[in-house]
Amino acid sequence: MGHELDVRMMTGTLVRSAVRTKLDEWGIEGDYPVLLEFPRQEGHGDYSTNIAMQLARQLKRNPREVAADLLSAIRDHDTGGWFRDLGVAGPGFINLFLSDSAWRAVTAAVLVERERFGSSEEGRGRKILLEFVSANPTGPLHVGHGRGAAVGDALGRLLEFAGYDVTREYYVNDVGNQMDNLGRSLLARYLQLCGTPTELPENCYKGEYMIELAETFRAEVGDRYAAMSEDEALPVFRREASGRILEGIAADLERFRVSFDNWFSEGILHAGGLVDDSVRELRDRGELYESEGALFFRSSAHGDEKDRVLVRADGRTTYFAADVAYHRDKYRRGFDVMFDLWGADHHGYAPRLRASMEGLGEDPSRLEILLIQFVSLLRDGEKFQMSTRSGVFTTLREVLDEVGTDAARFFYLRRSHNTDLEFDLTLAKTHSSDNPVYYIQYVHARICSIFREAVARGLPKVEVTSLDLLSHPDEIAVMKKIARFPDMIAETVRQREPHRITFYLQDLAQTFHGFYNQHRFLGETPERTAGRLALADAVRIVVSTGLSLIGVTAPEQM
RNA sequence: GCGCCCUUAGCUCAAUGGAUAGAGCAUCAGACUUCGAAUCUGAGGGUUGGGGGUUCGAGUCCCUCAGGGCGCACCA
Repeated sequence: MGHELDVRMMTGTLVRSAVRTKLDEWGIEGDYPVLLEFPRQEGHGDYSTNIAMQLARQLKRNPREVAADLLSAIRDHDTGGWFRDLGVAGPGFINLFLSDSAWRAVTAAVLVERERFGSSEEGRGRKILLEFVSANPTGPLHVGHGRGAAVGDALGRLLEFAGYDVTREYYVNDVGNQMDNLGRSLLARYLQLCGTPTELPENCYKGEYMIELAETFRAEVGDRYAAMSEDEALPVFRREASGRILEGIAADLERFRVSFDNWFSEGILHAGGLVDDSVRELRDRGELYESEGALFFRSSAHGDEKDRVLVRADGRTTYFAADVAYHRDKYRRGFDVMFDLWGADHHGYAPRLRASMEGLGEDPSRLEILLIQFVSLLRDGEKFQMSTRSGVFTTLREVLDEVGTDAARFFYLRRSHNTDLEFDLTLAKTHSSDNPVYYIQYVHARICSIFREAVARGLPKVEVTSLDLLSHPDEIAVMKKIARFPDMIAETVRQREPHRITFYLQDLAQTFHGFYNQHRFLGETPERTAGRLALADAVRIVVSTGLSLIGVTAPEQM
């Protein structure tokens, strides 16, 4: 995938071979990883490496001397003029300055690879199951679920970009007490609408959406269930409630540009005997014992703080038992890595699930649990909380109505999923420079606008070779930002932190807007105009690719 | 009480164990006869919550204290 033009890899390869030569010369066996850093300060090079300081200890030599030796070896290896300058600095850093032609080569790679620039075969087609959202079908998605959806979907896009084979799955908890409560809640609302005085049941879902659901349902079927006994009516109401709510969830997700390959039903897990199977398997493996009439799993033997009930004293299996069966099934389906994205309030649940996989003889490290921390909403500088219990919460749909899908997705990804997120609704719906999503999209629209004008002026199409004419420091600065894209992607995948893309894009956008205000693309000499148009095209491609990875559109005009 | 996450500029947040801790917002001062001003340029703003430790080097790793959030079911 064009890695011959990955600037960091090129640089690393050169430095590594030079270091290897010196190590052989010094009679040092073994591998020393040469890590390339991005110095914060420009004066410290485009890249730098601390390898001399790492080796100094073993060599019992002054790190600066070691660095000087390595530096001359690098210079000898660089027959192609990749480096503009090399230097030893500070306690023994080797600072590497790349020549302009190196940066032009990366930019040319963008124009050749187009939307594949930055992608890789790192995943080698390994199969990944990405389970996210998985909100219970008892109510509409709220802002917290939106974060899980945004992070999960972006992660999926990223992993695919990095060469993994990703399956997206939504686990539907469509059985259990909550379904009874839900069915009873709908039935109560329905009866109220039919004029039958009915009290809301205990643990009822009190949200406004239940009333709307009851109205819709009654409009379709009339009052005919009003006369039925609860036992007769309940299965219908249970099914109708969860089914319709799930449809609403799916509709919200589609609008949010999030799609799933599988909707995995917990009910089918039970019906198919998979829950019983996994309980049996754990029993056969000697992982279970009986106490007080219930069947316990020895999860404390696998790192959990205490043992967990799988089968209750009354014979019913627990939610945990179903989850064990579900994850056992994930392993059986042949995935190399399984991701679970959970709300942070479930963090205490992770040890027991890992324990159960270990108890089944599976490798728990293949299960990666990403915890999505809480979202709080900010409007006009004031924080307001939501509460699921009371039924008063802000739904994802309301947020989408207010700020739109692009801004919502972007704002969800402005923070590491590992920390709390403050979602500023006022800022998200601001259509101005204050809003970073428009700031970035504006880069794309602006470049498209330049090309519309270029076409109007009858200018020739962009040629990769035009880049050879660029050498202005500001032009090179833009190229350097572009060149960071593949590194950023690799790091983002490695850390499973899609929010890094938003930071990168803001940085790139800032560099471009600055350049735009300082220089002209059109109306320069034909050669310079051609070169700058090529550069603009490369920026446009990278911005478009970056936005697509977080599921945000790249508009041609705004 | 135990466990997980967090604490960096007035606010929201960056910083793969590296060199002088950076952006945006807000504040102040400037830039459109030109390819889109949804833009740009500049200024001020910090004991990285406190204290120890590891390291050639700590915002980053370890310990500890303080503060905030979230969990500790035969619920899902």
